[in-house]
Amino acid sequence: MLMKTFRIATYNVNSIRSRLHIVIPWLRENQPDVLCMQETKVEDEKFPRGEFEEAGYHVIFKGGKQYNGVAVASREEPKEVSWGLDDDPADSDRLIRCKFSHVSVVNLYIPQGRGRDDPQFQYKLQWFERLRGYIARHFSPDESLICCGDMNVARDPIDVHDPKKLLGHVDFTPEVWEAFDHLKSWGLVDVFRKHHPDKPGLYAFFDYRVPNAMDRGLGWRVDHILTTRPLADTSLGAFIDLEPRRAEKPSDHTVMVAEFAALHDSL
DNA sequence: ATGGTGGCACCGCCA
Repeated sequence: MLMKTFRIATYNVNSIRSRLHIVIPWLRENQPDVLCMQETKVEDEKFPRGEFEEAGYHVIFKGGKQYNGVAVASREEPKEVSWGLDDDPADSDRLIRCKFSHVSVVNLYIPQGRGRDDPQFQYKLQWFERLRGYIARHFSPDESLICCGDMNVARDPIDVHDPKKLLGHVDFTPEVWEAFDHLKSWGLVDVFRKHHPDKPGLYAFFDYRVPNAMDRGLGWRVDHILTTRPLADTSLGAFIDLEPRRAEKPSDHTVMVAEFAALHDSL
C-alpha cells in the first residue's frame, strides 16, 4: 500500500514552554506528518501535551528539569516507543525511537561536548559510536528509517559561516567528522545536502550571543535529517524554514524539513 | 575583546 507524501521536520526549541507560541502555529500552518523537537527542557509532568493534541497531534516526550529533553509530535499515533540508548548511561532525554506505518523515526539530541579538552567531548565521540551500534541493532539499511535532530556536528566547511575561525570547535573538528562519518557509513544519507549539493549559507542554528547573527549570515548547520538509502531515493526536497528564527522570542535554532514520496508500508 | 544572550534552575550551569 502507498500513502501520500510524508513530511518530517526537526526543531531544537530550547525550551518547549518558551516556544509554544512558535511551535503550535507552525504545526497548524505546515501540517508535517512528524515534528521532532530537542532541548524541550521540561519535566514530563509539566510537558504541554494538551496544546499539541488540540492542534491535532499525538506527542511523546522525555525530559528533566533543566537540560536536554526530546519530543515527537505526529499525525499518526507512534508505535513501539522507546527512550534512550540500550546501554548506560542511556540518556533517555536525548533519544526517542518510534515507528509509524511507513517509517521508523529516531529523534536525537547528541551531546555537545563543551570543549575538546573536556571529558564531555570524549563522551560525545563515544555517544556517536554507541548510537551506531544502537542503529545497527534495531534497524536494517534496507528499511525506511529517519534519524534526525540536533547532532552537534557541522560536517563540511560549507556548513559553517567561517570554517577557518571555527575549526577546532567541538561541532567542527576532525574527530567529530570521523564519528559522524562512521555513523553514516552504516547506511544513512544526509537528505538535506542531497537537495542542496555544494550550496553554502544554509544554516539552522544562529548563536544568541552573536548580535544579529541571522541577518549577518553567521550560522551553522548542525541539525540534520538522515535517512536510509531507499528512503533517501524517494526524497522530494528539503529546506530550512527561517521564519521561526525571525519570530518574537525565537530559539537559537530553526526548523529543517524534508519531504518524501509514496512511502511503502514498513511491515 | 576571552565578552556577548537566553533558558532553567536557584544564587550557577549549559548551550
